[in-house]
Amino acid sequence: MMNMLDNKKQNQIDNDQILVFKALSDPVRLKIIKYLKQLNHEVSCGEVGKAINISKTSGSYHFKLLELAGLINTRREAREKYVTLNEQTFDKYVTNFYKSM
Amino acid sequence: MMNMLDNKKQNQIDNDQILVFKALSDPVRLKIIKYLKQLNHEVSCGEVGKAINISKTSGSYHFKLLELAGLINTRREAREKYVTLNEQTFDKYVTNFYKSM
DNA sequence: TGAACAGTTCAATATATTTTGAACAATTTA
DNA sequence: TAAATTGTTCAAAATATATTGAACTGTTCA
Repeated sequence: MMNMLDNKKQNQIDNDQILVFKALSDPVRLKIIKYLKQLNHEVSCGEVGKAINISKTSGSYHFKLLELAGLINTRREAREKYVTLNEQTFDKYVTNFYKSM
Repeated sequence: MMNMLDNKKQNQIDNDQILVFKALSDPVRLKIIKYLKQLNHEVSCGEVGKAINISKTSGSYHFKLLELAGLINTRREAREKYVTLNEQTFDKYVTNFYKSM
């Protein structure tokens, strides 16, 4: 049975879901994701930015959104920030979206 | 091997992919989709609109975007327009996104 | 026929997202 | 230490998306 507190939780889940789809609905971020998937190992933001030809400011903005959506894991090492895909999030919010919504 | 013509095709696929994610990244449209999934049979736009409490203008706008993304099938019968989910699109662009991108 | 109904279109407005460049902090290298 | 490197933040501008109400088309019903 669904009470009003559970309803809040449901809204939070919907919000997370929406953040994920929003993050995936931009051509720059799709390029980032495809690049990371193809490489299949940790890379710096700078390397990704050079590979797909975007400015560092734009990169910073897009990596932030991907991170907020939980689609990438990030690790800072001194000057550089390293990123990888977070497959769990893809699984939960994309691959399993239809069957579990 | 990927030549420049294939590249155009790839861009088209990306565009379709983006239309799908964009369509899914809005709370109203997510409500529509959940309602249709739950019902699991054809309903009119008006019935959906009443169920989730949106104006007919807003409904018309959102159903159009869902249709453009290929996420719903529509059928007009006289005054009314009936909609169902298009599971194939969910399969191809959502469920299989990660593995096949 | 004329009123009600289902949905669309349009233009105006509001809101959200993306891009850009300048200034910044922290770290590394010469 | 000074210069170069990596990335962030901020504000302005450009662009895209969503909401609203009025007017409209086509259909049904009394």
